Amino acid sequence: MTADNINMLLKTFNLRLTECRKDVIGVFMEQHHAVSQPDLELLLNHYDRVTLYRTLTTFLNKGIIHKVLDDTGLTKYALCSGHCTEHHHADEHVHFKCVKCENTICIDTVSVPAITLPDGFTYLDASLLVRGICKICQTKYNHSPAI
Amino acid sequence: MTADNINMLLKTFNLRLTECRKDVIGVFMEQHHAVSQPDLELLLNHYDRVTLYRTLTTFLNKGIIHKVLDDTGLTKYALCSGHCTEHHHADEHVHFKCVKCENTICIDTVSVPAITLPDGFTYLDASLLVRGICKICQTKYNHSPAI
DNA sequence: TTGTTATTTGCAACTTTGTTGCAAAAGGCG
DNA sequence: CGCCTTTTGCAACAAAGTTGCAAATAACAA
Repeated sequence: MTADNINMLLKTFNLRLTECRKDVIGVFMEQHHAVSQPDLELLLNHYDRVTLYRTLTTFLNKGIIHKVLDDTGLTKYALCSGHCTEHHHADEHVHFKCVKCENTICIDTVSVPAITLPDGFTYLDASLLVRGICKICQTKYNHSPAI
Repeated sequence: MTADNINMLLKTFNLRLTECRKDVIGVFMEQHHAVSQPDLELLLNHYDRVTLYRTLTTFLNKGIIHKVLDDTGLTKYALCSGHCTEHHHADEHVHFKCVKCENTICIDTVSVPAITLPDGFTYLDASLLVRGICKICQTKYNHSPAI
């Protein structure tokens, strides 16, 4: 059952089981694309904006979610795959933004290639955003060729 | 002379030679890191905020500048290297954000590696942000080891 | 040089995104 | 249940970005 998973997850990270946190985790689990604070605000409109921001910040610090850079500059978040710790995000996977549906998803199967920086630069981490057309939109487009 | 270069550039893109545009291009040429609208506002404080936003939008549409994704979510911009057209940005180089000085620079010598997406996904373009410590900060840090 | 016209700028007002302080509410635990 | 700490909601604010419109100005031609 999903509710149990959510409670487990919060317990693991030493977080109190509040309605808001459970609902936010729920949204991340249901949604298969990255979610922004404004997205959350629409989906969970009975919570205060500030509470949602703080919930996101808490989850981010604990390593439950990670930031997903978007070409709009809007900060989005997605669940970490499990290898992240409180201090370091270990999953450097590719993020994909569909230019049709505008959803951004994590592509866990494709990792960020190693980058060789010029001399004098130290590498810490990387974030790769690929833009294109996602599987779902591709299919839709192919099935209705006429405009 | 730089002023001539700027005028040339604007002429090339069929843009009117206004003070604001010339100044904004000037900032991009002097500054060696990506610039945000708030940055411009500080440097060119005699222009209206709105004018600066519109100038950036114009340059972006023409392909004179390109967006630089930043981990803060703040939209930054940098001059295109010359291969960009009005409809497609051809320079897919790496962007580097220094966690010390917080500047983001274009690393033209390192290009974004080819990414193989899962079946059903179409690739359009990519944006790679590497975080770390830049050459300048690295040097500073090494020369003053004691805290 | 001056007049005409389309473009650009500045102003005002507004929307959205994100932050901070504080008192009330709620979770965890004996 | 009752205590204590954490979390929430509210209010107020700060910063980022947008839109409409009238005044200013660049381009160009007479």
